[in-house]
Amino acid sequence: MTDPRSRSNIHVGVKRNAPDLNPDSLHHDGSFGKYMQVKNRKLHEQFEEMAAAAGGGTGGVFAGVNVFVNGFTVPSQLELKQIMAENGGRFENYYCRAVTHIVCTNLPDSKVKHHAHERNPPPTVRPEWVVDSLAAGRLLPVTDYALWRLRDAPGQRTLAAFAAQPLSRSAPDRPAAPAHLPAWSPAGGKGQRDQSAIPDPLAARAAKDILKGPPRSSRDDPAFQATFWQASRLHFIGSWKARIEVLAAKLAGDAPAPKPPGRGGQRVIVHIDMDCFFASVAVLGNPELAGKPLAISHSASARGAGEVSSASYEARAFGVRAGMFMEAAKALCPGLVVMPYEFEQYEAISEQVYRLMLQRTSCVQPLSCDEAFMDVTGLGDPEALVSALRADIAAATGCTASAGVGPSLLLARLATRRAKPNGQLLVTAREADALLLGLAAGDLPGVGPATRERLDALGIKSVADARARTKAALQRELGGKTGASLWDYAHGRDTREVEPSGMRKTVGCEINYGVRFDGQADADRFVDELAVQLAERLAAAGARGRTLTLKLKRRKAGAPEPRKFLGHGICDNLSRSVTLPRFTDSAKELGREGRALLRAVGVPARDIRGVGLTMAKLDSDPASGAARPTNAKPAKLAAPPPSAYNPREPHPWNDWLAQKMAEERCADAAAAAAVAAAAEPSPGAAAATPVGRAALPSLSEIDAAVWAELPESVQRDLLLQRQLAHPRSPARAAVGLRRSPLRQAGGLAIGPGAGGSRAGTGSRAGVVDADAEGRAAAGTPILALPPASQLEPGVLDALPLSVRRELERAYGIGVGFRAMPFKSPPKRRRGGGGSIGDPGDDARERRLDELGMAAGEFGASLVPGDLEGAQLLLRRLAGARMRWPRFAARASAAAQRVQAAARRELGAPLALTGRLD
DNA sequence: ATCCTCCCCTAC
DNA sequence: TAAGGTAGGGGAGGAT
Ligand SMILES: Nc1ccn([C@H]2C[C@H](O)[C@@H](COP(=O)(O)OP(=O)(O)OP(=O)(O)O)O2)c(=O)n1
Ligand SMILES: [Mg+2]
Ligand SMILES: [Mg+2]
Repeated sequence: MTDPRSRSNIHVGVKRNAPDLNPDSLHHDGSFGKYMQVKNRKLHEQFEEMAAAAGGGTGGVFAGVNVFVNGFTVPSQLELKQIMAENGGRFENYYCRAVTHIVCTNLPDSKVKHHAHERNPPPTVRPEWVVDSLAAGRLLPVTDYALWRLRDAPGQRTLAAFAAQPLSRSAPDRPAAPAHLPAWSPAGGKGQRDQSAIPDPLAARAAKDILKGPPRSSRDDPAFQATFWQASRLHFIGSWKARIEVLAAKLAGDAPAPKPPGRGGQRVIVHIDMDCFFASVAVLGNPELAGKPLAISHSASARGAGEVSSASYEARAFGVRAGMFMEAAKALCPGLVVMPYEFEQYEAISEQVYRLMLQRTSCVQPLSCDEAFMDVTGLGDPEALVSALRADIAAATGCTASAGVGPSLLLARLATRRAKPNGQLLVTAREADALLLGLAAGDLPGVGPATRERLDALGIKSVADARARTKAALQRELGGKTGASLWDYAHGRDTREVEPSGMRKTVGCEINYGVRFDGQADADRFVDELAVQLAERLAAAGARGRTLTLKLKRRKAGAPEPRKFLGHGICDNLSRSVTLPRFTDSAKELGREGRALLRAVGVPARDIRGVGLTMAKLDSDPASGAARPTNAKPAKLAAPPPSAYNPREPHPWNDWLAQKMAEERCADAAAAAAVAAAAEPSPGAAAATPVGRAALPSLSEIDAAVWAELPESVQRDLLLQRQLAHPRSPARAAVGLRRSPLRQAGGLAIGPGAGGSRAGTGSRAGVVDADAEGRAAAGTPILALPPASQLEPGVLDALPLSVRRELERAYGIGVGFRAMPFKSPPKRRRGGGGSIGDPGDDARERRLDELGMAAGEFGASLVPGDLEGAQLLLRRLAGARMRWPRFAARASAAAQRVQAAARRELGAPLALTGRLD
């Protein structure tokens, strides 16, 4: 890919970045290929500095020694590097011919084996060789430090850089494969093979694996950021659009343009998407993998917390999904074959696909590296066109694509989903309803996990359910735009058109993995390096900007070490921005401002788990020039740390989290929680009853009826318990179904800080003896209503319609329909209280009513600060579901509302899972 | 009214 | 061990 600027302004763009030493230079040449070379140079320079600083000349113990450290070692890779630097040796970050010794502890490492087959492989030694040699003051014989595994027969795990861990048990569905070998290994199920039998691409990839060391944090890897971006799939797909748009613009010229729609004004839209793209590419170089359950991931361990990027359809049959932790995937599918990423291939194949699409029509809207919309109106029989295009793609790339054709983007996209894999489907306007009415609400575009839960709580599970609501109702629940588009989509209405994506509005970069700082200086350096990267990307985009935003992830107080190694774990998200007086793309300036923002946010460096810099108000938008600069002296002080964070003021939250940590280690914790929920509904009991039961029942004791009513996601959690991760969408990592009283950025879930901030409806609910609607059996939990006169003005307006309706009925207030168009209901004034500047201060109040209702309806009061109360409430709701079928729906909805908020805040439902992130 | 900031959500 | 990015849409509430 060429520099994006070259399209319109070759000279400016290229000149601005003199020699390109940035490992992220893929943004310039579109290739990951040069990456290693550049990075290696960078690392070499750093090593030289280290050596110089150490004063180690060439005359030390290790003169003439050039080590490559492979895998985990003690001493660490960094320490070994330091030893080399101080004692005349050299250190290669990547394996190459110059290496004289491979240092390796991890026995089964295939990378080493691979090199045992070179003509003159360098000796492989255990790290003790370095230590002992240093102590002895001379180089000791390497034979005393050999790795026994090198004597193993060749041909095993040659590709197993990502599958080096033997499976603890053999895959039941693949009995032929030896248990200690990955099922897909050349040796697996096929007997031993000679190394030479391994296809070339595989060897190449195995060689590339050598370039990888153990993952290291920002603390101890001088090239951390570069390494991260090189290995990050999300960076790859996230930065793809910026690259592909250049190609789309370049190639658009010589293709037939769609004609204006004929009578009826109906367009013909194609949506096309590669089938399990990354996985398909893996099969290209490994045809024997066709038909096998396959996933792409950095991790192949059955205990791994690496994410599945793409899963073959065979793997999906087992439930394997993108975003899952490998642990979960392997649990679902023990025979899962795991292959590494091949970013260069994705890049190349994607470009081919786009070239082919752009031969068919000039109107292509790129959505991602494997997906696009095309407008083919008036370009002949669309099914024939699509069929030919798919054949082109298959022939040119060896990978299959599926496609949908329809009168709108919506229908084309939905058609693709139904057509997958390797199929195509045309949907007419007439057929739209049949298609739509068979879908879950969550299948509609724009409905992700958070919205799905909100809809679920409203009793809207299907598109049909959504259709039963008025547009105004959906708008009330979801907001004006979201509600409207959901309603439109549910009715098959979609007025969007295929258009080349517009001007870029922001350019940013962020890293939320491996971020660990010892002190402020570390954080400053990290921000500075991000600033360099941002400047690079701004230059590549040919843009400068005025508004710089720093994003931070801050470890939540009391949060345990994340499940994922070097992951960010449970965090608050904070951001702070500044609008500069002038446009800039200067790394120096961005660094300075970034560091200032860092200080302004005031998060202790040790608690930072993620950092991002984003530039907005770009000069490509004429309106950006008019923005007012941030006040020189911002009145706003640094946001004080939330109470949960203040060690002087220990918060129950911490204890609660600590308990959750303990539970996470208890295999049956999740199941136990569910049982606890089912065990003791006791709707009339006082809400304040402490939960405090330590001994928890086991999974087998879960009542079948309760089990059946648990949401599928919870069932899965319970079944898989702590081995399984949720399928993780990026959004899930961040917090927030919506601003909920159960959460706030400050880290308080249900916190004491909330108590004074507002006289919430949550505390007005009580327990009474009869249902307000008179429809419940004796003992039915009901809602104690405050006198209507005590309702704050506007409360009803702020409530979700479903709750509001019930309230209005109870009060005998007529239900009026709002006039269109949608307008946000007026908000109540705040009661005051919470710490000024606390970012969650306002959020805490929003929709408190909703949860208060949920609590009140079922005889609990959700008192701010009472986490146990929330758990009790959940138990009751579960009990209510079981005992009073007519309340099952409402109880379920209420429970999910609580859990939704809890999930946002904790990353896990209350008391229902041992997993915290 | 509209802008601005600080979020949250979604999609790949 | 493992690489949890990126950009846009959108909402809420305060400032102008
Ligand atoms: N959470 C995700 C989603 C996607 N991808 C990557 C891998 C996918 O192969 C590619 C394309 O995404 P798709 O949503 O199109 O998924 P697939 O192409 O893998 O499967 P499908 O056949 O459903 O399109 O993006 C990823 O790394 N992580
Ligand atoms: Mg795809
Ligand atoms: Mg796709």
